[in-house]
Amino acid sequence: MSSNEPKRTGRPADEAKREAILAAAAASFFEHGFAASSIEQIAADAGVSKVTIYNRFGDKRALFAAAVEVECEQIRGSLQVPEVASGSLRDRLTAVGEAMVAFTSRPKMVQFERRIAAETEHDPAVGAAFLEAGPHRMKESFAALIAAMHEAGEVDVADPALAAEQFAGMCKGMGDLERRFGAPADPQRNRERIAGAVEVFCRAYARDPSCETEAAS
Amino acid sequence: MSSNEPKRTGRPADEAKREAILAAAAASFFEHGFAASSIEQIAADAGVSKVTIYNRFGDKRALFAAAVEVECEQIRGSLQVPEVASGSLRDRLTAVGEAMVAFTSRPKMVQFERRIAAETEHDPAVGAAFLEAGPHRMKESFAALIAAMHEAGEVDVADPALAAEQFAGMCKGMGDLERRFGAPADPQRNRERIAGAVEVFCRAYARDPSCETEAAS
DNA sequence: TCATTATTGAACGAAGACGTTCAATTGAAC
DNA sequence: GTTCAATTGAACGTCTTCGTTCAATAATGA
Repeated sequence: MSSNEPKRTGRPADEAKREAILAAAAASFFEHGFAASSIEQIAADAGVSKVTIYNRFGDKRALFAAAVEVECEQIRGSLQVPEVASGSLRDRLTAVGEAMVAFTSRPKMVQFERRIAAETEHDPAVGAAFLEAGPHRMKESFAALIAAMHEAGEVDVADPALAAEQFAGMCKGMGDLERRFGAPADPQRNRERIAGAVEVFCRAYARDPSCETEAAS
Repeated sequence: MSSNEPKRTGRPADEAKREAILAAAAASFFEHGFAASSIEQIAADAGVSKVTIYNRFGDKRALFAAAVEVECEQIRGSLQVPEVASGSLRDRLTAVGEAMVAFTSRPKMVQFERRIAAETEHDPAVGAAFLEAGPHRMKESFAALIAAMHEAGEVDVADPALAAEQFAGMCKGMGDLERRFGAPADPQRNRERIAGAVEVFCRAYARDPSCETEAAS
């Protein structure tokens, strides 16, 4: 195994430069798009020679793929359904809804999704990687949480995955779409959407009509 | 008013060419994106000289804007919440849900939305125009329909616009997002999503618990 | 010191794109 | 037939981009 013992001779590769390149590439690709980004500009922004980029990444598309991979890795790291074990069913659902909306509506995420969607046309693997890193993981986490609520007898849900989609869909409402197309966010409306989603979800699925069951600590 | 009487001398502009240009432009812009499309290629596809394009549209961005406008016009024309006046509440909601999902999930629409979202970053007016032509109109139509159901005493909805978003959000679920990122459509799951949305909506809002009220013809 | 690898700056070639110019041609209206 | 605008084909200028090449230099291990 030479993998854990590189033992390479000569000048070592500067890892800081690699990160600077990826940061500059992400900034340019996700702000201007793939075609409208130039390697030379990225090199300048990263304070690095163009040749270094070609030596390390080989290709413009490969650099793009690497930048996407870094971003997906960050998403995998920062994504999590809040572990609210206390409070009423309403409180816990509200916390989850707020976390989801906050997570997906950050400008960085909106921008990233726009570009990934656009590139998916040309390279479906990019879209698939993002789906797996983000939405699918989030959905599975939330579905598991709903399944646990079902096991605990708080709700009566036959299809947790579907219920997760329903709740998430109601929380996002059209806010998601509006942000994607540049309309300003409306925090007040977002709160109403989350409250409405909790209300509808409880009416449809809660075993206790008052929806005030406390979680088993 | 010389507007209704052009009375222009000389060779008249060939309207068929204008349409051919816009069709070729739309095909290229929405498939390859703005930056990756070339005027020369569009001219070739349209069977038209490059100079003709510049004479009639002036600019690459202006050509893009014109293509977007044509597409928005088509959307305005073809968008409508089905006027199902008969059948049970369940039947009518199901019809609306199916129509919405069918409308928004056509590959053409998915492709168009991807590009508009990407260009919104550079030109917010493009996104605003699309929002107004499509989603906002659809939401208003559907909200009006729900308000009418409320007036008729079939449902008890305090905020028809919010309820419209909730129903639409549940119908789309994650199918919307999955298509945007290239995952294949799953008709079976789509049907389940619509049926689930109807079920939850009825439990949360219907006055008649059986949800079988017939529409007033 | 020497070998080896990373990095740089500059330059190059080929390609493509935007937008313009111009003479020549086409087509409708009078 | 004449007139006038639309259209064309080709060429041009300028710019940008990708990706490569090459000699020079920096940083490490031996």
